[in-house]
Amino acid sequence: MGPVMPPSKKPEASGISVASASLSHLYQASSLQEAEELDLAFPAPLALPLAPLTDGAAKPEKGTSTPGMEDEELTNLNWLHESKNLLNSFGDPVLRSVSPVGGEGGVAGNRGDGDHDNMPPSPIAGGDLPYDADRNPNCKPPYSFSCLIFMAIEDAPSKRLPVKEIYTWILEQFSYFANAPTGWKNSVRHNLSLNKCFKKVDKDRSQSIGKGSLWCIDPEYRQNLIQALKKTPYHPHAQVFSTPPTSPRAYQSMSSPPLWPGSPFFRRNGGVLLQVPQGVIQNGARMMSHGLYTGIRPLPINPIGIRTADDRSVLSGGCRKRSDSNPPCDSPLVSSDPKEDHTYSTNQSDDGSDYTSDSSLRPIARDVANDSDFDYEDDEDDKSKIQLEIKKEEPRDWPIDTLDSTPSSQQHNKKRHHFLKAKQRMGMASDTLPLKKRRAEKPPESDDEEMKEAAGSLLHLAGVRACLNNITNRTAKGQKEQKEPTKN
DNA sequence: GTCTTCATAAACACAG
DNA sequence: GCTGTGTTTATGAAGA
Repeated sequence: MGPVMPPSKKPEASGISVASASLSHLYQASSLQEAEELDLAFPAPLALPLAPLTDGAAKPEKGTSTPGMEDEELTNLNWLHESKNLLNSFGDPVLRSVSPVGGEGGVAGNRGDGDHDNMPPSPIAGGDLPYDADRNPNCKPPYSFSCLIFMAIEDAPSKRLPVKEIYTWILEQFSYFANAPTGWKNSVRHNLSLNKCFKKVDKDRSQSIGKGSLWCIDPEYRQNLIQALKKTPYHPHAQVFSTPPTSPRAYQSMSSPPLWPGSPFFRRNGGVLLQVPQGVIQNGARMMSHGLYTGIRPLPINPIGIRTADDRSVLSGGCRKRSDSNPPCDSPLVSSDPKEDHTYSTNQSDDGSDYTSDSSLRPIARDVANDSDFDYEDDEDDKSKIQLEIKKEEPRDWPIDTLDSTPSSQQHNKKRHHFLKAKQRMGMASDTLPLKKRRAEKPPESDDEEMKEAAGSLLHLAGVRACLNNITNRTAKGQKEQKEPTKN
């Protein structure tokens, strides 16, 4: 991928060096041998205490955990950077053939509004050229903004960065943005604001950074985001998404289409994804989530197909209820202002998309999602009730002037009406608050479940290196087959 | 054709 | 007042 610059090339100016330092560490730990060792060491991180923050960042409050540099995170980041390196070798015909980029953009989900006129053309457009930032520095990186932001924040030792440093990190890693119009910064801010995966650090408790706040990954979405990300770029073994092989070696025998973030397979994989959530990635499937991404939170694996769009919207929009008695999990001093709740992005965990379901971003559909600030994920009964109500009831008091006249909009309005009613009965908060202020909260999953998820993630990670090898093998094989069409 | 996901633009408010 | 940051809305493209 882009100028994934070697550590030695990284500027050491200002805050940038901090992030770069950890990045270089990751680069240095990418040998196959180390990967092998990681395989053996995977279980360990589960029991490791969190590392202390390093750069003077505010310490976590008692009872909260910090997104420190745990081994698991290192492993995850390792994966991230491997992915980036892998992007540089996008000449792989196999990989290219499945690029979601298709004929345009080079970025997963890089569908624009036609205003791309002001953006440097991506050599990937048309799918003729691989993404190779070295040769084509103006290549648009095949990562969504949610992914970029996530990587930037994860790359920071303190796991929190001001917007400005997020810009810097992105610029450092992807020279494409150096020549791109400043609109991308707007997109970054847009993602930060709308993606559930990202949270502002409470200003009072953070160091003074001048304008703006520090941004971090919402711990509640983080696991899912990571999970989604590690399945993201070019992961060659899509089926592992739902059920990681019990043995890392198992990956080697698997063959499935490579996975891009945003690739059809990726999206189908009910999964996990970033902005998935923007949720986990903007009201994120929940990449980011439990959304990039309600992102990316690993939801019980349900066949996506049986879940309706509205269900997904609800799932993505809803999510969490937080109270004093039920504090946010190990959130690092993130702003907990109940007013801060938006659903843009985080559905991923649910449907595999990362920008949260926010279709909710759309005027009507979004309302539907936002209206459901309760947690369907953890309450199938409630979900069923609501669904039944949707079928039973007819809209009664919905102001006509708020209804769109299109059939689809009427459908949405109907559902919105029912959701509102249901929510009132359930004592839900009003949807009159701004999106981000309505961010719902959800009780943390049980330790058992989290451990299971972690274990699954680690197993999955264990196969990453093997997968990379497999890609290479498949590429060679594919090239060979091209020359020698199968006899069958 | 509809829905979803995502990028992008723009407007606005607010803080430094 | 300027600039950067954060929020929100709108729109469009592409894929499912």
